[in-house]
Amino acid sequence: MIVICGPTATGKTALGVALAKALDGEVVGADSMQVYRGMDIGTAKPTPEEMDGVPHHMIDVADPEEDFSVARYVDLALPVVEDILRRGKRPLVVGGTGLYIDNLLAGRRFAAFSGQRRRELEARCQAEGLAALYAELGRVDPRRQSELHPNDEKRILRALEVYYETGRTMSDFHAETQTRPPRFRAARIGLTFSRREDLWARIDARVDDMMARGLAGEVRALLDRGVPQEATSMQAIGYKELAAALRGGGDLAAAAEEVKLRSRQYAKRQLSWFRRHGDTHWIAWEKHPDLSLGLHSSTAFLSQLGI
RNA sequence: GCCUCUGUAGCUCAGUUGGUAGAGCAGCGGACUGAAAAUCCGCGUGUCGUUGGUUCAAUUCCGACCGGAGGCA
Repeated sequence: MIVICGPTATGKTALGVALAKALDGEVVGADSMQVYRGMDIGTAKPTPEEMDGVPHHMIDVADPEEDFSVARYVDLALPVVEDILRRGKRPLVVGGTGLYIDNLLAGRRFAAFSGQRRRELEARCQAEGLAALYAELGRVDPRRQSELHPNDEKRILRALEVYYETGRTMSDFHAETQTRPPRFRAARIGLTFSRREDLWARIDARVDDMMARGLAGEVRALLDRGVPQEATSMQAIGYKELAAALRGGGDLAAAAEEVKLRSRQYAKRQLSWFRRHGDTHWIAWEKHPDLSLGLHSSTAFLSQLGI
């Protein structure tokens, strides 16, 4: 398998298509927002022209009012990858959501749960305060508690949820999955820019382009069909800012500037995630302008990566 | 031309009754096992406009100059 990762706006889509053609492969998206139908412009979802005949999977697999998650991603993507391999093709995992990529490669499955418990814990957090639940986690799963900061509400609630839902601690599950070898082996390619300012310029230009292509209209359509503000899909950068502006009669140009800012911060977090994988072959954008255009992928390039 | 206010971090500003300074935002770094485009944690990055003077010591007090804002002519 091949993984193409990297921060937003670095040309992962184009490289994915180019490599898929060179290697008789199929693209498996690893993007937490491109899974939603009707969210095309703001997620920079590949168009049919950009796909250029290469099959793409894990895109448009959920509605924006649904809750999607890593668990569902792996459930759906695992059989897809296995099927591609069975047909003798090469899977290329392309996307910017590190959590999805890592869990797919690990082949990690998640126990089913109701969601009811989570709502109870959230209510208790409101009533009793986070500190009380943090202390409770210390009694139930001290190892996990020691890994979490007292302010990390999401993960504290999640750890408690796992325990009450399954009767086993999260540390237990972690210990188990850590000893298991990864489900797939993959060559990792990371796209980036040498200079941060170049990445920013690229992001800014892309946001301007999204606005010009009607992102506001796309967001309006989601609001009109009643996608709730709290939906996971509406947490997407570009959507939450424009939705707020549209609802409040705010300034769209100012909202677009906010989108640029949030995208830069997001790119930084992505880099922080991907950098920890020491085996990633990083490609600086400015050194491979041909790849950015998706024109070709030379055999020299591939052999350089040991593919 | 004169008068007043003003100049401190990338931005908006606070502050030091004289002992070389700190907030928010931005930025940088890290974490991440069912929201992950989410969430959480850590880190001030500075000729205190310039230049003289007073002083053991000036970003702080005084003068001049430069930039900005307003007012009077």
